Amino acid sequence: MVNQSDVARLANVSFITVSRVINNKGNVKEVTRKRVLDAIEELGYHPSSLGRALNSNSINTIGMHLRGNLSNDFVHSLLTGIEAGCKQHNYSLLLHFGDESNTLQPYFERKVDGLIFFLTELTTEEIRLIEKNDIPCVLLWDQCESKVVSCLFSDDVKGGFLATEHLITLGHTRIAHTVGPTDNASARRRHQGYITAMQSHKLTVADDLLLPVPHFSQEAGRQVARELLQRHQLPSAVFCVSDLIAFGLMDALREAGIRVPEDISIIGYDNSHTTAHVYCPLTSVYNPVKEIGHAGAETLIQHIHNEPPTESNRIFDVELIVRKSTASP
Amino acid sequence: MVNQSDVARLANVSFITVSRVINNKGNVKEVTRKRVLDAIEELGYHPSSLGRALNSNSINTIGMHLRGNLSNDFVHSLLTGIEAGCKQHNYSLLLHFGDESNTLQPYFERKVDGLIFFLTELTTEEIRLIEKNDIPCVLLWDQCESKVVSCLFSDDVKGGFLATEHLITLGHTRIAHTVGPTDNASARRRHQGYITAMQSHKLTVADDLLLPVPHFSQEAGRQVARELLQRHQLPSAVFCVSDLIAFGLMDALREAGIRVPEDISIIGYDNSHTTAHVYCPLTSVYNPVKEIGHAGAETLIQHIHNEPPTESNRIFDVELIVRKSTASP
DNA sequence: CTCCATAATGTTTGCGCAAACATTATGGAC
DNA sequence: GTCCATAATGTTTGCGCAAACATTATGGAG
Repeated sequence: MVNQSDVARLANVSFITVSRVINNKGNVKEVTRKRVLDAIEELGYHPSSLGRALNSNSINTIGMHLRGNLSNDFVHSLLTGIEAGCKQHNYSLLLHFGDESNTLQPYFERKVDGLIFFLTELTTEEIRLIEKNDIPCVLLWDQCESKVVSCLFSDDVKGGFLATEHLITLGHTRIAHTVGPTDNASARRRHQGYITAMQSHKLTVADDLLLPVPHFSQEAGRQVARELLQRHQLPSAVFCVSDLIAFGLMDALREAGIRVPEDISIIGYDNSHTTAHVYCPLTSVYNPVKEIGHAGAETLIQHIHNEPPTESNRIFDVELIVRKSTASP
Repeated sequence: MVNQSDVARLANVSFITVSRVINNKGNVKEVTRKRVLDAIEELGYHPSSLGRALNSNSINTIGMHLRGNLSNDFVHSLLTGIEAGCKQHNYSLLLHFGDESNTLQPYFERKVDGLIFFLTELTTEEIRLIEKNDIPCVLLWDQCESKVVSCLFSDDVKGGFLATEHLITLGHTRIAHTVGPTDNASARRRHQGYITAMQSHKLTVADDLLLPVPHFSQEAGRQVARELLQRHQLPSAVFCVSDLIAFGLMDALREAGIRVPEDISIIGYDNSHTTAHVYCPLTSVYNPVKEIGHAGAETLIQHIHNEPPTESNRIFDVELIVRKSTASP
């Protein structure tokens, strides 16, 4: 492995001069600088962030943990945003997958500067470790009581409210809601928004309007459709907790000869990339996923640089995007 | 930051004894070991892989570069496989995104032990750097002339052949093919399989049977449908270069009142998770994506351990999965 | 009770880098 | 030419760890 000393030898200087050239610190004569740069080029030298990290106690790397399924627009947008934030500040991402808990070990060993989690609750054990090791941490799309963890999420309550109110304004009264995965905080907040909207318009939420879904997937949406099709009366509208579920539902209903939006209105959530490119363009709630990813990375890096952010919870605004899948009953 | 010496002080031993306990090397009296372990627990000590790496010249980390869109089953399966291989050998993944070239710098700086690329061609500059730095590297789903890079991919030629022959056997003669992104090696190989099958059955491949697609997406499939619907005669079958394209095509054709498989047969590629869960379950070619991811990680780690794999190119078998979207014309 | 093999523990060293401090050039004022 | 401020470069040190080597216990054979 080529190190500073090898470069120094070739350039006929001391290794600290090489260090100065690389970090642009201190004074180096132009001709010396050039000699050093040439030597670096010739040897293909790359400064080792390991040695540097040993000094500075920072390796410019953020640990990220992924759980669950990645194969949807949501995760793609989120990762894109996070990566953009990291790149801006020259940070790298150290990635692990897996649903087991107690997975913080590799991050601590590699001395990452911070941790970023999303779509997951932190176990109390994890929180304990994070606090004990005093490592900056942000959590996206969930909440957590610990003061050391910053939480960023969008205003799902408002989103659920807007979606439901939109349907009410169109004249719907029998509005169903796919009640999302129970372990998902966003889903719970959307549900709350739905309830609030219904109640504020004096609409009763009968039990048969609440359709449980186990996860955010097309299959779950199709399952809901099968369930609905067995009834003698359909709701006139369904507020789906995610676009994927709406797609599955819409698809399965169409097979059964039920038209959207003529027979039933459907509204999704996330405004994912494909909403506009399907049979019936889906009314949805815009969820600033990429922005939250970006802001999450930036917040974390602020933490790392000891600039504690002003607020520990940051809520991002959402917006209703009306397309073709909703109409008056 | 807590280090070995802190633990040693608390346990009233020398720090090398701590090292021995951690690495299970050499002899340590049971009572001493316990004292050390207690001290580790009490201080929340995590051995730093940085210091270790400085010695051993290995940080147990693999660099991975992602380009393009992640939001499909393919990438999910691949990542799952790669992560599984890494976890087995206690390696971590250092991740970067982005389509720019010349992005190897952060990997070299962080002294990753190896590199893994997929769905991308390596530029000659990248190959030069990889060879110069003598860093183990595997490439998934593409090929590269460099001897230092191992390539793993599935037998796309066979896949294209099987798909096309299946349609021919059903009695189709006017079989179209969506000619995949031109910069994608798999797509080129599938195209070749298609051509071979057509020719070996003495079927001519008219120009209007080749439908270019810019990328693997549902929109691209819908675009193909729009193009086809303007013609006075449809092909009797389409071999799509990916499931996503098949989904988009099928969806758009259905809107236009064209039935699958009665009016037109459609076959996809990848056998992605959703193939079985759509309106018309899609005949597809099983692509051992997860397996290749896993094998890729394992091959790379073999390289790293200086056990050069026997072959530099490894080709994985594929399989035709017949469902409902194909039938006799 | 001595001896000594081996178990148990300790000391020194160097990995690549940069901070802190130390030294040597350079060139302008007089 | 002399002086000296400052530019330019060099030396020492320590970050956390483990290999290599060094030392000190321990306990069983005789």
